[in-house]
Amino acid sequence: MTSDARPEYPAFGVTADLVVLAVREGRLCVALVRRRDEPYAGRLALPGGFVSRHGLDDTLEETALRELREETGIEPDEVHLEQVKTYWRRGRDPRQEVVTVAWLALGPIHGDLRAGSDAASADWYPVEDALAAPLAFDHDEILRDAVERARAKLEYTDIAASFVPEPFTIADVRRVYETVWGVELDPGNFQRKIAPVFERVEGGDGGDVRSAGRGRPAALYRRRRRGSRAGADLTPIEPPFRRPETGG
Amino acid sequence: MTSDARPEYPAFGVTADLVVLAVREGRLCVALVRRRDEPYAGRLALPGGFVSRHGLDDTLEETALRELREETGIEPDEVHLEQVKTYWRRGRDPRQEVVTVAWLALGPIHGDLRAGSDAASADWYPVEDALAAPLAFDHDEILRDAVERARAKLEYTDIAASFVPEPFTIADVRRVYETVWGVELDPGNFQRKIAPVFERVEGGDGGDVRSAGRGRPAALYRRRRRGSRAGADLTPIEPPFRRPETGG
DNA sequence: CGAATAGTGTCTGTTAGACAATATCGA
DNA sequence: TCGATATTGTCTAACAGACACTATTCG
Repeated sequence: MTSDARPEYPAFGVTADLVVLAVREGRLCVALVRRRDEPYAGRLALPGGFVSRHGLDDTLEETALRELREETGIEPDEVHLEQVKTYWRRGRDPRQEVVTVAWLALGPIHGDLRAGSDAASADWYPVEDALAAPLAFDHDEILRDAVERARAKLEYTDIAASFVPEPFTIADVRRVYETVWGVELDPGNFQRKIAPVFERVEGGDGGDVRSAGRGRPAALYRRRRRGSRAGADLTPIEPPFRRPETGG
Repeated sequence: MTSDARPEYPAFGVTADLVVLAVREGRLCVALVRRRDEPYAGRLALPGGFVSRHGLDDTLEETALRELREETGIEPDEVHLEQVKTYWRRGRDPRQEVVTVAWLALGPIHGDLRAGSDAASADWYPVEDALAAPLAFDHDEILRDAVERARAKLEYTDIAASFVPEPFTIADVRRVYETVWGVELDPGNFQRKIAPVFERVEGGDGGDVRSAGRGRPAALYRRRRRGSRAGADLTPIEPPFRRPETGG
């Protein structure tokens, strides 16, 4: 129950921090900024910021979208955004108690990043490297949780298509799975399993096939349109496409 | 990035609200309190409260556990607790901006509830009825999300066993599935699928079988012990036990 | 014994995965 | 033509679900 706010209840800052993932050059990469200010000045950190600066945000999701734009220069159209988890422990931020709502953002993102005002730079880093580096605050834990969420959701939603621009080929989607899961998948079996999740693109401007330069041109697909409600934009994979066991 | 806390960042209250579920008399029930104070005085609401009253809480999870004890009288031993989602929209609480971290709590809970200081009463309500009633704040949305989380997790974890005391029979677990999913399941197929997830109880005080009064006595099981880390206390069901399609 | 519940066996249709075979392109 | 990639076909083992059957208790 959300009861009375008396003085004995401490005031918190609330931030939205973003785990923005993209597949670049065959690697799963995360957008990180280099902190300009203390604490953790000079450290890599997830992009993010406080809710409602200047009273702009009416929901947590709006904060996340705004920070995505401001901190990385990414325009949030066509970006899949979902809340992952909320983090706080006493003293997590040495200046003030700050609760962080973490978000996972996936998109067909190609260009370089543009740093926001409170960051020295913003860039893509392979997730593997980012997890080995010391990140600011508890951002390594947040990154791990968000990547695991993304890996899990590949199993039962069409979220992999968020990584590639439409229209796409089944091989495009397969490369996303292989990159995010770190495995190799059989092209034939993958085709049979995943193609029905998507919608064939018929004719149109660029035709309905795309040649990769070599080999037989591939048919083009797009995601099925779902209800317009936020969060209802993923098509389920039924039955789920289970992750192969991996030794590591 | 969690950047500087300047005056333009508003102060939030942070609460942990609990969706405490139990199976009682063959129905899925949720613990609700009747609010004593405005806003929403007299309305049913989820139990919960502000983080860190008197500086007791060092983590969000501790707040959730403390509120579980204070607001419902439930002792948190043997209760499964997991974070679901965080809720805020401007004006959600008319007095002050309040961010609510919602938690799902499941346990083998039998007794009646004991209301905390800021509630007129605390009681169990069938989830179905609770969703039809007007709840305080956005607690109906939180309840829906948490129940869906619980239903989903029955598919791929042994979380159903959280609802029953150890040792339990496979039929006990089956009744949890049937109640939470609102379906009937084939006892034979269920046995084959679920029994290997658990550990047989050998001999001991009460023997290794339990008679239900009629019929052949059932073998007793307990959950497999997993790593001691929080959140690692669920055994996966592999491959998952998929929810049957339901017309509604 | 009969009713009730626990647990196993059996059959069938579906699916995943290995892998072969075919299709269609560029060079 | 060859090499590469896309797509379909085939086979097999595993699995889910329907349902029959056996096991064990109480009354």
